[in-house]
Amino acid sequence: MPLSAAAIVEAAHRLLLDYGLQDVSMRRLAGELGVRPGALYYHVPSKQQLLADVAHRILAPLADPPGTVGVEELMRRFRATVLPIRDGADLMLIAFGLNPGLPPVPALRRGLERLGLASGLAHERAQIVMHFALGAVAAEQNAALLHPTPETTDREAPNRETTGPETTRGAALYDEGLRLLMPTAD
Amino acid sequence: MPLSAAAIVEAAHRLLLDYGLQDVSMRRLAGELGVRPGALYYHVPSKQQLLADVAHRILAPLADPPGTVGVEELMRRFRATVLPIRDGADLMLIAFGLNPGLPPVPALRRGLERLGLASGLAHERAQIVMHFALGAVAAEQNAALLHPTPETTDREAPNRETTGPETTRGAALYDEGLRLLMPTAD
DNA sequence: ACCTGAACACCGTTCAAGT
DNA sequence: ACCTGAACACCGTTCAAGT
Repeated sequence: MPLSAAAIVEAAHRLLLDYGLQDVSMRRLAGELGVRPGALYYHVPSKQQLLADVAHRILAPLADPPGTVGVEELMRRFRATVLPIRDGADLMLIAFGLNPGLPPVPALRRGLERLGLASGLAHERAQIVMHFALGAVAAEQNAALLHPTPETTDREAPNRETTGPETTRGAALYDEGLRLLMPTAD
Repeated sequence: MPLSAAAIVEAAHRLLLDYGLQDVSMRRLAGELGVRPGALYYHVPSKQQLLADVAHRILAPLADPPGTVGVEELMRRFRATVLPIRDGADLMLIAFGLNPGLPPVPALRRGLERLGLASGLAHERAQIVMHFALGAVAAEQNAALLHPTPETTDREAPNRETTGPETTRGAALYDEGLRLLMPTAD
């Protein structure tokens, strides 16, 4: 069967999980799919749009969390989803630039309303929380990449079955940031 | 006189201000300096280190603010410094990965201690605030780049004397985030 | 409709050899 | 000491031409 946008997005997703963002190139993707680079552009408008689609696939599980999942837990899942992907936060920054309403934003907004914020305030707060989350994960990943700790040093090997750059230090910092941004004391 | 690391950093800085991060390439930089690309590597170990040095230059004015400058004002200056530079936040993310103690972090820590936080807590809070600031500016810039508003559409022209992607919306969101992260109600 | 071939205009980095 | 020349191993994107 011929190539399709969906097949390209899927291959890019696999490449991302196995080798990280810097190995997701249009030329390498074409090689993986047994096709010439130019062929991709018949199905996909640009690399940027392709990456945004991949981000959407990754974040889809965060779109409709059960009502029992609180806002903080939702954002912990966001971190846990993005952190194991090499340069995952950079990808998300690109994706949220293209589409600010990506998951988990709508669920985040609903959760904040459930906590008592009016619609407008919930919208504002959701963006603030999202900005913090993106910045925190990006900083955490860049730090891990540049001065790797023993536990984080698994280059060249695929990072699929790996714990990733998870650290208790990073998690605690993230949790404290979330706590400060939750609607309560103000 | 021969080339020097300082001259390269300065040329990279100028290129960044005039054309944005994606135009700061080792080859273009070499061209600007009238030299072959390989020559740069005699003075500078890598592009990444070079960019970190440029970031340091840009943030230097935020290192020692007068005691009258509060924490929120300091962070507003950080945003005002980074926002007009095309992909400035991406650059800062690279730089803070390489060196988490870059300005305005030390001043931020001191300011938070002045507001009553113990040293350890001030350190923690400074990182949280910094993560938010980096995420917020990065999101703001990526959004401006991808769906430009009329006021923001100044491609191809140098962005030196330009207002940049400043918006009242972005500023208000940023201020509110800072407010929530300031030590008071808890 | 879908893809190839080939080009356009680039990258970061290394390193023997020249001066 | 400082730089060139030349290579290595790549990029994203376009588009006439083929099937």
